[in-house]
Amino acid sequence: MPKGKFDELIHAPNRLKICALLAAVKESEFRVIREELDVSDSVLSKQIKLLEEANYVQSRKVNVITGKVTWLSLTKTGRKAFSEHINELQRITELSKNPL
Amino acid sequence: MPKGKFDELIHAPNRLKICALLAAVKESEFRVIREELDVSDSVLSKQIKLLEEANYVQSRKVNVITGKVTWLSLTKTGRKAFSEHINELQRITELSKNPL
DNA sequence: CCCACTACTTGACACAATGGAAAGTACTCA
DNA sequence: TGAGTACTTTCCATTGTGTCAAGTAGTGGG
Repeated sequence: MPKGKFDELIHAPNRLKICALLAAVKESEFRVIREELDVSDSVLSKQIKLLEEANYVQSRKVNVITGKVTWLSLTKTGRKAFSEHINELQRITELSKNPL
Repeated sequence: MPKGKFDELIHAPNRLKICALLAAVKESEFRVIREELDVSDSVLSKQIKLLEEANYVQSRKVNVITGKVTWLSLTKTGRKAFSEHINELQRITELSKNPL
């Protein structure tokens, strides 16, 4: 049975989606995540900031023709926390697949 | 691929746990759920009320020697909503199991 | 060089959600 | 009648989340 810890920071809908998207890839653009979640710049920016402060996400700015864009990725810590959180969700919900 | 809808009412940590516990059984006592979640009476009572107002949970009072106790269960609607929510969680998070 | 534009970031503010503490309700038993 | 059980509701403080507007930093055009 994999270890799992319910992580409230990750659990909030938007942050869960951010982490899930980032967990699937090495890194992704701010703009792409924002479009996937369909939220405003400021909402995404603030949620990312919280994840960065927890050292779950890291960002790097890349110069492009139009200015610069932000690439986001999960840190090793973030990947582990996300993994443990979904293990915990699994554990909580799998009860319902084996009803008495 | 099972249908799934992200349900914010169910997603909140305590309500997700309540639904998961109830999904595993036909019905359960208020007191048992409260001990499982380790929350106060008032917190559980309020969360149950929200789930009842959404017609996800139903309750019945049963007379016992010491007074009466409340038995809780998921309604058909609640079971369906919970099932769809965990399908959606599955869908969101399974991406991370098939990295590019 | 200044202005517009892109791509976020931050601050001010409003409002909904959550929780603890304590009072209230309903019922039973001694 | 008074105590105890089992919630329920109210009051209040805190936290979370979102909108909107303004701020910042770098780039390209006139």
